[in-house]
Amino acid sequence: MTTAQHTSKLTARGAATRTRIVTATADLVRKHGAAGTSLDEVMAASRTSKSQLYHYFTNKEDLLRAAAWQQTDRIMATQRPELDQLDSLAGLRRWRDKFVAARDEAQNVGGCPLGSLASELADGDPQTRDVLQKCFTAWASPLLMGLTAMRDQGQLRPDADPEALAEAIMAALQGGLLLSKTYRSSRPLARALDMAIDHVASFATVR
Amino acid sequence: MTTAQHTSKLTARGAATRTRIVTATADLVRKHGAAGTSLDEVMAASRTSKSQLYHYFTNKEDLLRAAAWQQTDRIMATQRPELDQLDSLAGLRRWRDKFVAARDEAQNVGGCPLGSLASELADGDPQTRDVLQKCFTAWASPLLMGLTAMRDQGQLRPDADPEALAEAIMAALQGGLLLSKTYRSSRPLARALDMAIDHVASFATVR
DNA sequence: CCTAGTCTGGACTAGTCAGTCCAGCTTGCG
DNA sequence: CGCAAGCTGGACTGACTAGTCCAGACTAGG
Repeated sequence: MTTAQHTSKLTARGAATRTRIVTATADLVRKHGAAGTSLDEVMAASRTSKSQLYHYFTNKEDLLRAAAWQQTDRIMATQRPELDQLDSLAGLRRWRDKFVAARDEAQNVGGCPLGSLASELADGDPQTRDVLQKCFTAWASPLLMGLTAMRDQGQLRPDADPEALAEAIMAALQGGLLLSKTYRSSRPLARALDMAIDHVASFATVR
Repeated sequence: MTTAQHTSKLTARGAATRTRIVTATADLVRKHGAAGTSLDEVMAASRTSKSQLYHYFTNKEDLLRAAAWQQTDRIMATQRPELDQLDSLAGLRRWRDKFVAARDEAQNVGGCPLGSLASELADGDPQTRDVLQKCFTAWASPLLMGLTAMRDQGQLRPDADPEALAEAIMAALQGGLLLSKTYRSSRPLARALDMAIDHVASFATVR
């Protein structure tokens, strides 16, 4: 969650400033992308100066990595409590419904903040790619937990692979969000998630 | 395919230059993204000058739209002949296999050129979003044709919705590509496409 | 209260960016 | 052959970029 070189030695004031910077960055990146966000804008939005940015982060990439972490935290916070009840088909459907409703509320503007970031940065430096991997894995972990529980409880057949299912759901989610953003409609997302949940259901023991 | 203001009045030499510019742009954008591609780089790669860029395109966005079209053409050309034989589960699987193999050959570097472009530009001006929509629709159309044929031939149940299926497959594809790029592995793409094809298979009349 | 380390403001650099402009070249066509 | 229109080279502008640097303010701990 922290940026290597700042795990220690942080005053209360310093910590607050750092958070302010990261939050402002995450906001701006969500709206205009990583390349579309300048440090000057971050400074203005967080009421800080250049020296502060470079005091807490080694460079822009470093700041973007921190923003990716925060974005992941935010996403997961937004999806509580549904994210903790993914251990049944009904739970998965509730999660889906909330997600689709949220997209419609946002009028399908802007895709997945994490997905956009990944699309833009995953081909860049390995350190950033590593963070993005961990973010996706963290986000998918409640999904993985739920599916594993379903299998262990006998709701899913023993040959169901929770990891594969979770990864496929995540792919459907990301792709659905991208198309929804492009078509300015939640329909592609809804269809993708329905497909994914049907896929899970195809491993159900009771029909 | 052309850019509104240049549908006519194009010498052979002019047309060649224009193509050179678009091709260079598409190449660069595939590698470094839209924001990561400067007009100076386009000039160098296409051996042209600023005045030429602005002679054939009104601005960078306009050029990017043309590049999106070309990218779509390229994708579809690359996937022939598999793209014309998506009218059976076996055909879908052949398409899937070719796709996954191609990603592995590229060592899972770079995602879908069209997907990246959409992720970057879909929130921008409506004209560009419109082009991106048309590109996705064009790419999905062989899929839609194949699925429709399957239903009409009785391979799929009458309640199968080819449009919904095609859109869900496309979402799985895009999401799979994004995760594959992030994890530098074709596994997420393979799992996503397998799920999508299983989903089609769940509407099959014979099992 | 003192001082070392943390934190901050902001000027500055050197480079890059999209877009403009004009003068001169080439080519299709009458 | 001539001329109008298409085409090209490249200098130029003004805005914006990430990153550097230093002087000074704050603050925790002794």
